[in-house]
Amino acid sequence: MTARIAPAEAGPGRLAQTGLAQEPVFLMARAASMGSSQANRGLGDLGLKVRHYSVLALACSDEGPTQRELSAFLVLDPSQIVAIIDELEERGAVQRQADPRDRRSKIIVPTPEGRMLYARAKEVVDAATERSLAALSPAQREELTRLLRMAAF
Amino acid sequence: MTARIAPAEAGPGRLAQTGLAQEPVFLMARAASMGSSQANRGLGDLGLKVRHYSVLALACSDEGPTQRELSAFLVLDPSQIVAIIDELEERGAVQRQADPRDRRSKIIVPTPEGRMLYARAKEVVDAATERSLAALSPAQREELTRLLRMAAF
DNA sequence: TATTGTTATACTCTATAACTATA
DNA sequence: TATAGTTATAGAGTATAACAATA
Repeated sequence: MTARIAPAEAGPGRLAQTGLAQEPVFLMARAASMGSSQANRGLGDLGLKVRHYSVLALACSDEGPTQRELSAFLVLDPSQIVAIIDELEERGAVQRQADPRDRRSKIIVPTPEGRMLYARAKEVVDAATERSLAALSPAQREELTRLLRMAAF
Repeated sequence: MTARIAPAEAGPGRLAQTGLAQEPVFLMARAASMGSSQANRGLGDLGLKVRHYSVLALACSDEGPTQRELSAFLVLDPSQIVAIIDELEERGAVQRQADPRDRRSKIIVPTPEGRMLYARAKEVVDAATERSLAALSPAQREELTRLLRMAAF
């Protein structure tokens, strides 16, 4: 038998009580989507997007990541990494450096300008995160971060 | 002064100890990306993607969502909803129904076939979620879900 | 005048294959 | 023979504007 359809009884969060709204896949997608559009809005003023920010942040970590490593870590195609680094390099924020132990690969390092840009970008991203997670207490944010780390690696 | 660059000391999770890897925006993006590609892999066998699954799930909730509501809730453009529903409708999984209270909008309802498809798809998604969150205990998964709900709405 | 669904279109993002230089 | 980076290109996803029907 076919259940009678409740004819759209208006109300803000009607669909938020649905089964889908309890599923981690959906919740992560939605939270990620909202979070990165928040961050992108802020980063736009610096002429950056989250992807550029991510590469810049990893360059500034002084781990000397290769493009291949950036590709794997950010789950972006190697050819996309090329484009992102081209833009950051033209802008004078990072440089491609020869890897002494494998001349095929290139290590991405920040310029002094890149470090300054990163510092400003990080503030913007932190502020966006603040807005995204406004409903959570500091302890809850830490717990969320901890659990996400377990899920993401 | 310029810090000396650690010349890529290999090792699996080098970049996972970086500052970026502690930021919620990044972690959510990465977890969401991995989660939905897991789900998409499984749903492919049913000829579905997460977006179709999501619409189908909401249709099966018997909340009688309008396309506009689906658009807002799934953070997808109204024109994308049109395409998704076209496909689900051609496939006989959902139908567009007139909204008695506003003849501009259309309520999306599942067919019996749509409900069966959803049942199978849900199993697939649950299995994918299981794999994605394998590192978390049941209690941790519940806590993650709870915190994500707070962040996502 | 504003809104829902629709269409068409452009834009961005992502994925694939082929090439080079190294290993 | 395999891998890192690069390039070109095609495919998927997203955003924008305009239109008809209805509010």
